Amino acid sequence: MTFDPGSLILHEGEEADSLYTVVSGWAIRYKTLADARRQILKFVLPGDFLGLQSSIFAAAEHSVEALTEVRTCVFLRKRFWEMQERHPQLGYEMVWVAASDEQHLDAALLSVGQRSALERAAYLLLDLYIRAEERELVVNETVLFPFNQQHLADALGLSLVHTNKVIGRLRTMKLIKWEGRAFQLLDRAGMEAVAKWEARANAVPRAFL
Amino acid sequence: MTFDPGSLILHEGEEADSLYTVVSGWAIRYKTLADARRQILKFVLPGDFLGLQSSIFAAAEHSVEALTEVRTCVFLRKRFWEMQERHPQLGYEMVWVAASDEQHLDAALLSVGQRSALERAAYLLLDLYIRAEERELVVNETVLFPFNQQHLADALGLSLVHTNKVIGRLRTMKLIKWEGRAFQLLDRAGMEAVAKWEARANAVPRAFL
DNA sequence: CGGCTACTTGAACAGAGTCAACTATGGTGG
DNA sequence: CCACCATAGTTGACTCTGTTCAAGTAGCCG
Repeated sequence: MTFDPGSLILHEGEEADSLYTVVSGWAIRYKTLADARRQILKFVLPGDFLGLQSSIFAAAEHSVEALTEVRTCVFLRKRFWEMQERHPQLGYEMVWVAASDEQHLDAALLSVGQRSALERAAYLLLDLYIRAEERELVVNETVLFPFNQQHLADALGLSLVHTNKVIGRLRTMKLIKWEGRAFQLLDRAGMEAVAKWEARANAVPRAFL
Repeated sequence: MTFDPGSLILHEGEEADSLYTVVSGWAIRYKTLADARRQILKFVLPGDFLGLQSSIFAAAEHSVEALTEVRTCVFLRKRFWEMQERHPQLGYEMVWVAASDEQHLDAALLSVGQRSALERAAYLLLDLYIRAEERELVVNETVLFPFNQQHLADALGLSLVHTNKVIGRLRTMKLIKWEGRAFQLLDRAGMEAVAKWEARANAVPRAFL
């Protein structure tokens, strides 16, 4: 199943009876408050799994919006649990997905709660770069980021203006280059230092990509 | 297995080959940065499950510390996956646990990223009160909170001083009463309004308590 | 009676938010 | 072909929320 840029794959509060694995494209998973403040919970990349929550609670409590064209592989909820019974191995895979998702969220919460604006921005950009790299989306040391600074701001919990200034600082520090949609990591060690990066143990297994 | 107050149930970076369900007592799940900044990810209550991540990745990337005496039910990692194969139903339970954990984290990230200090504090206290209520820890409309303001501050991503002032405001607004360890919710509707609370769909099934 | 730890409060400061203006770019229609 | 508009990014000035520093209070335990 394919989604156009800007379309919703999951909608906060609505029932969904499908699960998805993303085959290609970028999306954002986010929650909003009544007054429209938005928190982006995760940038979704190929290999990521969507809808575990709605597989169990019927209604999702977050939305997912496609940033680019997103190709997915769809499982119907009912069929999914049938499969589960036939292949107990699948249960393990599901828990794997859920656990690594949770680790990513843990890290994000640590970031937003404890890191300064500069650290936080560096951390997120580094994380995005590395995840893109794992999925072979980096060409000529360059990734095409399909989002704008407003998206970044909503993921960082910062205002648009401040996000812009912080990115400016990372640029003048010669850590990154970012023109139009093309992003380059100029100094990985420098970024890790600014981001207070801590080594990450668990890459996505090839099977998921 | 029982843990004393202050002892570690899981330790960041160390291997763990057990999973736990909490039977009684309070704990905190947290992550730290190298310079000792700490983010509390969750206040752990009876019925909560610990160690899903370490069940898969061997080393946990967060720590869990007992706040009170904590009684747990322990599963060995190997035995756990054997059980899983015999009872495919268990896979579903595990995914349930993981998904509701993730929902809680999503909400926390939204809070820390988007809510103001006052909103955030109200939200967290309300959440703790409700979760305590579900576990029948509320007696005479009062819960005994086994943590101090520093813990709250580390969960909110605020400084201790500011946390104190914000709690002071909730008190003068007559929304809460909090003396010593005894916490009382005086005006639930008022708290929900301040917290920008949004109805929560999914309580913990009795089976887990 | 000290000496803890937890909590409070005030004052000064800084990091991040808000407001506002300006630039660059690309698309559209006359 | 160009005037017009919308969107995205940039920058400066001012404000305010939340931090830091500092001092003081209250209760508890040996």
